[in-house]
Amino acid sequence: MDKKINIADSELPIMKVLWEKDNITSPEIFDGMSGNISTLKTLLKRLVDKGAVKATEINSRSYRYSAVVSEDEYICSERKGFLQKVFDGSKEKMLLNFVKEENITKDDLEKLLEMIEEE
Amino acid sequence: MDKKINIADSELPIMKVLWEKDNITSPEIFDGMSGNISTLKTLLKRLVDKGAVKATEINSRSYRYSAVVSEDEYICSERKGFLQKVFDGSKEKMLLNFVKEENITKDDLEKLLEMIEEE
DNA sequence: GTATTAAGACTACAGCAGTAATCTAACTTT
DNA sequence: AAAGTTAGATTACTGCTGTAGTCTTAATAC
Repeated sequence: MDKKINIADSELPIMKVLWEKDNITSPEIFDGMSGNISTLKTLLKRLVDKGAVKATEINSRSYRYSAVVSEDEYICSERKGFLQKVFDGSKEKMLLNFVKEENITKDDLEKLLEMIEEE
Repeated sequence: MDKKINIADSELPIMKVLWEKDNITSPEIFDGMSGNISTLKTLLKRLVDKGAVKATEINSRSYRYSAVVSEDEYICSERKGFLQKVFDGSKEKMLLNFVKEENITKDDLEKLLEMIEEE
């Protein structure tokens, strides 16, 4: 039953890097990222420990890392959680709120309609 | 600068009750709620302590409680956080994902368009 | 071959969240 | 008045999160 893997907020930036580019070393992950290097190492280790990231040994001293949890899985899980928590699971409530509060225009929605048509 | 009040997930059910009906006593809040009563008391107290709920003394032994943080404020804050965290702040990404994954139909969107028109 | 670098492991620690038991004192019931 | 009830306060404890320092050891540089 694929026990739920939770990705903490602070771990997310690392996942985002791995969703962009897979099978890379830790220096490659951290390169360009902000934050304390030791902290980043801890977060990467935690992701590996909880199974969100796979570490493949290169040599006795280093690994290549890959995302196990995909971006889609993550987004799906977050979306469902958010929908349930904030809007009691009502898609309609949610959509209405977004459209109202995030200033989504008629045009935006029409563009969206077109995109739907195309499938 | 109105320091951010964070409402934890477990505290949310209590807020939801208070958003429905304000200025009520704790037994009125807890009545109908599930969960251990002692836990609920703790959560209510934490909400008061952090200023999300106001307690007005009735007598030396009890209070009436009211939401200080409104549902709109809460939803707004959660929505912004979610949008930023999961979709890097892109409304378009988010909308597209919702429409695709939550099976939102052409009809739903058209209904939404109508609602927007009416304002 | 010795010194340096650095990837990963280990340790640490405070704060928050979830959960809940116990204590205290005031109000209510008999 | 004594006993029971109970709102709220206090205490507790675990796990997760955010953050980061230190240790170990293999690879590398000189």
